[in-house]
Amino acid sequence: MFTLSEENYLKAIFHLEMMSGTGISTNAIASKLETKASSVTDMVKKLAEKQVLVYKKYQGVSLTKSGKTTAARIVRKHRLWEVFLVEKLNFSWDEVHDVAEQLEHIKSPKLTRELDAFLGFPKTDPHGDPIPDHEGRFDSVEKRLLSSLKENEVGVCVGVDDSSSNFLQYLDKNGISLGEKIEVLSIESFDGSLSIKVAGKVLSISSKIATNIYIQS
Amino acid sequence: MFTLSEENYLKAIFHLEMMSGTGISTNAIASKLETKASSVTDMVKKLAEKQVLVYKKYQGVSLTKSGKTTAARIVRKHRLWEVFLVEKLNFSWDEVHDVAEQLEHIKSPKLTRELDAFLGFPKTDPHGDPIPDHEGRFDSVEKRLLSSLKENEVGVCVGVDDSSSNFLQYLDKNGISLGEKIEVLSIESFDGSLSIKVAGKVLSISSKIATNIYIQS
DNA sequence: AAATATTTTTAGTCTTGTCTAAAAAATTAT
DNA sequence: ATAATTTTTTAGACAAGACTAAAAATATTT
Repeated sequence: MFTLSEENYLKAIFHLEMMSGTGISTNAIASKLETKASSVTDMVKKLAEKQVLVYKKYQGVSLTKSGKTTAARIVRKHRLWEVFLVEKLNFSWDEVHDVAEQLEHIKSPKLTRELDAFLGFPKTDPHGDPIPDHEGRFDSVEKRLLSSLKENEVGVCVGVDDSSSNFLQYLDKNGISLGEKIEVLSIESFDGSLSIKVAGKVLSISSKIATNIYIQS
Repeated sequence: MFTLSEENYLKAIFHLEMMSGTGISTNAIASKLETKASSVTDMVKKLAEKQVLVYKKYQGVSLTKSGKTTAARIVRKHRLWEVFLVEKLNFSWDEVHDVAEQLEHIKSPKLTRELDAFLGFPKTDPHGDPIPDHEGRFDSVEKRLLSSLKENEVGVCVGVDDSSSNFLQYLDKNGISLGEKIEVLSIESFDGSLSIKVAGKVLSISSKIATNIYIQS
């Protein structure tokens, strides 16, 4: 069994490994968790003893099989709760994160199992991210950044990179949501900003926005 | 804002005050929380500084208005989650307690509000206990013990005193559930055991059982 | 390859919440 | 009313998790 703190470390390392492969540095973990590198060193030693990760001094850490499963199960719970909040309790996709962050630590296999069934075994959360199964497996949705489209290409919004409230509210305001068709009308070569058509309306978005939206063709 | 531990102390004291009035002893709290009296003294000092209770050395403690509201809100969440687990996730009434014990600490006013609405604003939990409103008010269901009935009197099961898994499973096995009509056929003066009729079947129960079932006439 | 800069670890401290053992107060019994 | 008992509090210690400051290792420059 893991403490709240241990679970948060596992989840952070899991996410970092998803993005940048194996061998995660102390500093990367510290900045993700908004803590200090020295605290990370302490915790990482503890987790190494529990066999959920491998740690060699000055070499960063890597999750073991068991560590990956444990972390994926936390992510699974987080995303299931997000679906619940949006579909059943009228939360919008920018409001779910903080609450799911708490709910993901509830320990009850039956609860997770039944919640999954109650929601109809969803495959993705409200931001388009895949929900791992009990064994920690999940389809890595093949997705590209909106910014990788060329002029006149079309895609469907399948996810976002940044889940901050600000960003999601911006998307809502402009009619961009999961499943929405996005057409690139033109690309401004000067600053990389795009003119896109979404939900029938034409819209100009910065390149920064475009690198935070995932689409599928 | 209160820590997990502080919330558990508040809830314990709240429950003790419900049963035995004001001025709760250190020892009573310690035994309810399965901790030591010295730990209670420490925590109680902390909570007194936070103005949620009044503490005078050697005199026991009493919740303030604000302490009562805080505690009732935790109880509110606990009982709403119990309803959710039983009504939506196929938990039986003997399985809900441990999970609700975790869920009651989730901090999100919107979550509590929406959950309440989602469940149709229930007034009692699966054990028949009243669900406080946001302000901490609740109808104290006037209930009597089954053991207070005389021969040939009839009542409806509205709650239980003991919520342990063992006891609830015993009730399930014998067809006793909330809303069930119970008729006292005879009382054995020797040991106080009762012969009752419930769900069409005749059943003999000990006096201990009868003092753990609440009925309304 | 030495010097500098960065990253990581160690050592020691702090807070929260708990515990044990001993002291102090309150209660009960004689 | 004094003695014995029980309850409660104090004092000091400990574990978890975090922090600061300094030391050690690694990386980067020149």
